[in-house]
Amino acid sequence: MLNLLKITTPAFLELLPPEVADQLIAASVLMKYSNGQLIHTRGSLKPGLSIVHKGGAHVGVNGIDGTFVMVAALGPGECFGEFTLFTQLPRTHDISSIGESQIYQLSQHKFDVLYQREPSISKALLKTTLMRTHVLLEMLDAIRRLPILERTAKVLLSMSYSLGGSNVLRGRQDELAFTLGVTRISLGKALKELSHLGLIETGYAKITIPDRVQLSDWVELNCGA
Amino acid sequence: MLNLLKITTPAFLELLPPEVADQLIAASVLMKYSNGQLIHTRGSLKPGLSIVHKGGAHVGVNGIDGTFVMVAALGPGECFGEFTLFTQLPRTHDISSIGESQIYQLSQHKFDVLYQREPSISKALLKTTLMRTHVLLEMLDAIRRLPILERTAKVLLSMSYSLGGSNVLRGRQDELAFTLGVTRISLGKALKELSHLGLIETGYAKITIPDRVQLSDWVELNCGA
DNA sequence: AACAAAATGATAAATATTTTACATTCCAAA
DNA sequence: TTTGGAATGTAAAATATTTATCATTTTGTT
Repeated sequence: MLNLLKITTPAFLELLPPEVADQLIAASVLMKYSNGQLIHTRGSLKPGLSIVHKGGAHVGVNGIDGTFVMVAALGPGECFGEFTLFTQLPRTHDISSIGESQIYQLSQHKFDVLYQREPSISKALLKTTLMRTHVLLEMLDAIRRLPILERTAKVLLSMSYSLGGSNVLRGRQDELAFTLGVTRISLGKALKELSHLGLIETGYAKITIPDRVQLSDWVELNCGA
Repeated sequence: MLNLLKITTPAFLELLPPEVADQLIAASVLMKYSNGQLIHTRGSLKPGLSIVHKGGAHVGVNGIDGTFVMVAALGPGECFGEFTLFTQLPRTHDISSIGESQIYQLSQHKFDVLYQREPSISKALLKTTLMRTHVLLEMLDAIRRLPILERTAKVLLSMSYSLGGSNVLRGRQDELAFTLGVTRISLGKALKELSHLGLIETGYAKITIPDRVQLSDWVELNCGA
């Protein structure tokens, strides 16, 4: 999936010792949602932590005009709503279900009790949050400093790291274009140039990275620092 | 200061109960740095938390070509280095002193001991980190979705919130331009238009917001969601 | 195998932004 | 109070990007 916050950030649940993860799950309610169903609404004041069990969750903002701007897509093990637990502020995003999803919902109170008892929870939360901050800073830096071609290469490289063994990124070009802050047309040109350079191969809703080392070298050489 | 991460984010130290803050300070070493002196280097593997006591700290990346790209400027009470405490990864930024600064340096070990004992530390850290993430997401969204004029207004409004009583933002236009991801020229045009609209007044290295409510209304109307 | 929907490719005109260059204004130090 | 550096203002040419269309390719479904 061509998705910003998924790059290199490990899932919250995986960072917890298994017995602590079990406790969190035991304290929460497993809710089921149909495709596209709204899970949380921007502005809502009810705090609580949510953890994806099955399926996924779209994080974004529904514009007044009916448009939906995606910020991230979260998969199994990933969490959202942490912001409401620590800031007493209203929710900043709309969250809706991707496919038939199952989400663990944990109330502020039950979370607090476990949080107090198990320091591994705060550690895991801090780790995911700090990784997210890091990815966001990198992205912001890329958008501000790098021309589209370099920006594209750098983000593709980052995304490739979260791929494990495979070297195929799946997702539409317009998704990636939005992540990079450009139009599909401009992204298309950049992708074409990168494939002329032999760094990637484009396909139907996928991008293949034949040689990650080669791409990495190019990024290092052309994107500075 | 026209600085991204300072917007609306409360300082770490201020979020701690005074007695916990005192313990953190007691466990750390107060180091002094001269103007521009390097405090930490990108790539360094030595973990530790730093808290600004006096002066400030530039966070950024020194390019191969000698350029320095600023990410944030931190002031008293604000912290950096958290990333190294939880990820076991090398430092991602160069940090140098603003003016004659004094920085509390806390080793990973001493931090861990206190962290285990005082849950308020993780709470404060999570709160600052989550607020930073939120600000970064807002900024990213603004850069991707909003034209320069709207983007400028929105960021000025955000910055105005961290101002307390005053309504004057101090800082150079080229700093703000970088934060917004545009050139000084483009920013100048946007500022001119905003002042024609009566929403701001520009001065020498400062921007005044005569009526924050008016600016807020305009942003709400023109920046969606 | 045919077809429709989805995704990409490609083009030119319109627009936005940067680059370059220089003028002007402001501030602080001598 | 002068003066030089720092910051802003302005304008035009060069470039980059978007918008608007339409053609082509791919995929999955009849």
